[in-house]
Amino acid sequence: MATSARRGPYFCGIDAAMDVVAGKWKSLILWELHHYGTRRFAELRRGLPGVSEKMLIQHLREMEEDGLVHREVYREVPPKVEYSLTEHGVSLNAALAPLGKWGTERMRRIGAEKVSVNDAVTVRR
Amino acid sequence: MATSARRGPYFCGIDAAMDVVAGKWKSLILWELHHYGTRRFAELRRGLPGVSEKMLIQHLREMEEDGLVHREVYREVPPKVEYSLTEHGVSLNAALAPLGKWGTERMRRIGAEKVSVNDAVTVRR
DNA sequence: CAGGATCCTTGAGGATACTG
DNA sequence: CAGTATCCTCAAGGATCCTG
Repeated sequence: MATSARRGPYFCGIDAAMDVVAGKWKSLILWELHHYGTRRFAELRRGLPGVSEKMLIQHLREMEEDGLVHREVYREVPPKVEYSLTEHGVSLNAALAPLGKWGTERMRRIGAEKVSVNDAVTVRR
Repeated sequence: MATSARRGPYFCGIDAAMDVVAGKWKSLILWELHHYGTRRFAELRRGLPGVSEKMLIQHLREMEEDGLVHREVYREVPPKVEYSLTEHGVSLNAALAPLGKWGTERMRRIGAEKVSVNDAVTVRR
C-alpha cells in the first residue's frame, strides 16, 4: 500500500491536519471536488494540469482512506468512477479557506504569478 | 543557500500559503513564537523535541526570508539571538487557526495520540 | 550560545509501459 | 476509461563534527 497519513501521534491539530493535506495535489483535488461537486477521474486529470495518473490515483486513494473523499463506481462499459467530497472533506475545505485567502494576499504582496495552463507542466521546481 | 519558498508561480492561494508553511517544523515554530512572543534559539530547540539544529536554523532562515520571522541579534558574549513573528507571521498564524481546529477535531475522531515529550524524538516515521 | 559544513538516507513524486 | 506495475530522480530531512 502506498503512503498515507500517519494517523498520529501528532504534536497538535495543525500537525494532524497537515498530515492529511500534505501531498502535492491534495488541496487542489479538494478544491476541484468542492467546486464541481462530483468529478470523474479523467476530468480531475484535466483539471490538474501536470499531475500524473499515478499521483492522482494515489492521492485519491489516500484521501478516501482518510475519509475525505467518496468514490462511486458505476459498473458499466466503459468504466465510470465518480469522486466527491464527504462531509469531512467539505469541512476541511472550509477550514482551508482562510489559509487560501492569506496565500492570495501573499501572492499579491510579492507579485507572484498564477500558473497558466500552458506552462503548468513544467512550472513546479 | 538552502531551499526556500518557490515564490511562485502558484496554482492558487492555498498553494502559495502551503509553500511557505511546508517544512516539517514551520507550523510548530509559528505556534511557539506566537505563544511566547519571543524566543531564543536554544529555547526553540527545547520547545520542538526532536528537531535538529540544522533543520531549526534552516527553517528559521527561510521563514525570515519569507517575511514571517524577525531575527534580533544582540552583540554580546555569549551570543544571544531572539526570534519573533512579524505581522505577516502573526496573520499567517491566525489563518492557520481553523485548520488547527479541524485537525484537533480529526484527532478526536480517529483517536490519535498527542506526542509525549519522552518519545517525541522517535515518533515521526 | 548560536550556528556552519558534510555526508548520507529515504521516500515523495515523475516517466513510461501495460491492462481489465 | 480508469486504473497497475516498475523503475528512477532528487531534495527534504537526519547525523555528526566543527567554530566564532
